[in-house]
Amino acid sequence: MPELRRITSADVARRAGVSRATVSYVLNATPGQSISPATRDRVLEAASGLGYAPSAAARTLRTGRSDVVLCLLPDWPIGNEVGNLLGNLSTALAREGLTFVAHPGSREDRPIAEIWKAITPAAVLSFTDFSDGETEAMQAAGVALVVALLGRAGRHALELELPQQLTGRRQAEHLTGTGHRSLGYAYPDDPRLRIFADPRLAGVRAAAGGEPVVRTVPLDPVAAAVAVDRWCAEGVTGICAYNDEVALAVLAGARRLGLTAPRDLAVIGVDDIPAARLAVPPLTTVTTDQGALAAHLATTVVAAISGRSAPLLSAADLVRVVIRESA
Amino acid sequence: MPELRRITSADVARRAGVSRATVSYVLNATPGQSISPATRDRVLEAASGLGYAPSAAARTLRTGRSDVVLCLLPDWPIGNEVGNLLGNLSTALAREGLTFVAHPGSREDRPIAEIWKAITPAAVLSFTDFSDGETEAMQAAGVALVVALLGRAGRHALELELPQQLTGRRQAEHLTGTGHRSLGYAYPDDPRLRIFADPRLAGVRAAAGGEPVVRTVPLDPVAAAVAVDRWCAEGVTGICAYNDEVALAVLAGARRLGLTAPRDLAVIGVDDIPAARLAVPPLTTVTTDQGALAAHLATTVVAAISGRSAPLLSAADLVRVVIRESA
DNA sequence: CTGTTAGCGCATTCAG
DNA sequence: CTGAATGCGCTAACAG
Repeated sequence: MPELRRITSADVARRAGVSRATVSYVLNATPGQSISPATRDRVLEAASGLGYAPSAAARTLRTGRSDVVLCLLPDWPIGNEVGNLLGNLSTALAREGLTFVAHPGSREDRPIAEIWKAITPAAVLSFTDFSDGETEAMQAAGVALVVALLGRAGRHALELELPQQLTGRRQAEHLTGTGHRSLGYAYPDDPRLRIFADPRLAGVRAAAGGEPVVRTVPLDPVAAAVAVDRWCAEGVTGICAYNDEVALAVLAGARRLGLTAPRDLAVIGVDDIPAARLAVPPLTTVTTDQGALAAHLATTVVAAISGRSAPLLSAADLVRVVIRESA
Repeated sequence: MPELRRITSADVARRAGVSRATVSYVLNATPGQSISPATRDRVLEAASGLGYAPSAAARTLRTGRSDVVLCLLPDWPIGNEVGNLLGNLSTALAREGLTFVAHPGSREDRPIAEIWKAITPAAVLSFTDFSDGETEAMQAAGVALVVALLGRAGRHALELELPQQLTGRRQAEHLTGTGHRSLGYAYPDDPRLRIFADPRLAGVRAAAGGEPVVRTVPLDPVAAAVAVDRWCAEGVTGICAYNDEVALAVLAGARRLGLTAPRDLAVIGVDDIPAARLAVPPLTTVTTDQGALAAHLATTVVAAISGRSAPLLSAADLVRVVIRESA
């Protein structure tokens, strides 16, 4: 078992027969420094030969900024879509030399400050809002950018708000486009989902002819059946569900009542989870191009870190309806 | 806009009228140092008054170790269950003063070294295996613990291998317990899921009377129907599915053939996703106690970081069958 | 041009 | 309870 010691830039310098400064200049390709190709190669070779890995801690300490982008996850269960978004975001940021990490778990477990203090990120993304104090503290500590994706609007551009609204619009448009005049909205049971549900519902409101009949639908066939029963009694013929799971619940509820979609009740979900196409009947739903969304988010982060202004999101093509049989 | 400067321990020391060393001793409650309560209070008060947050980078640089636990996520879509596990893990580690972060995205985007170099974690968890070189490099860089959760066995204790096998066992046991003699295994379409699927299948093999008939089942009703058709022709009456989604596909395939579960074909899934109870018929499935599993993983990490030996996982109660109607 | 010296950033910790 | 050294990389100022 070899004695494992950390390899530092001093080791590389020694091996290459140069100073540590030179090593730094070569490895960072510092502009405005002219180093002879021969020296350069020697340094490069020494570095890779030794397997040199600069200490992120030292670099962060010195520059006051790491290349890590931290995403604070909400404490509700993250589904496929969010997972997908995170993966795409990670890929997109990697292309910019940034390391993406996500912190799951509620803010109650660990005060949010503990987390960014431990990471010293270049940017922090959050689905929910920060308090003013939190934002200030982070910026004081050198965090370049703080972005809230959803929540009450403030000085932040709520980057995810628009796509969510658009999602609702598309649902309502599809239903009204297929002749449904009286819509219902199947709201999720879990209060933590409000920050997603509210903008979606707002989108439905904006696109629907009249005010949709909102009803909370638990992920349970029996409970869902009573919601469906009432909707039908009120003459509602089309349901926009918060997501595919809620849509599946609506479908299950309808089935219990002997109703079939889309004839007795049209249902449209959100997300296009795998179970959607396997449902009875296959679920019509709305999907978001997570890759494009992630690319935009990445651009926003990079722009802000380097002081440039971020481009606007062109949301139009981001969201589209997947037509199957339920609506 | 106030000029925001980072508050350092020197600021606290100045305000409290003591040296930086004293500040450090007080704030870290360093054992073997006797500091008078009066001084202690002055330091504490100064620190909170100024909103002092120790620089993680400096601390990491000095101690050579951060309090961050990094989890490398696989590049396949992470579902609810993994998300759940991560959340629980985060909570469990937070109780130990450790910060949990996850890095999504494939290793191709960013060489794995880039990632831990940017974080300097105390421990690294991964679902897949590391190469020997990677492990060595990490340990050389001061990473205390490297754990692979699944993959080819080596010097690591593959912590997740056992629960996965147990999952398969429970599926097979339930089916044989309800009179099924000839079992099929519905293998996932996505090759990236092998590391999960193989231990589960091994569990089924171990618990089933004979060798199950393995068939790949895509998440598509038509394709699933042909698989089901062949199973039935071979006299298979019970299907263990890789997970609930695959089980849903089997159910959809059976429905296309005019077969109904569980009479013509019993199906059991894994995960108990929300869609499972909403399926037609409601899906019998196997769940893992993610909280308990996360607690064990957290204990393992903490033990290893502090040099103690980790307890063995008592997996018996971890996995249980949720009986509904499909099997 | 090419490369070096020196000091900084911040918390920890040993010897006083 | 304090002074001073330490961990590692960056970079302005400077010498050959």
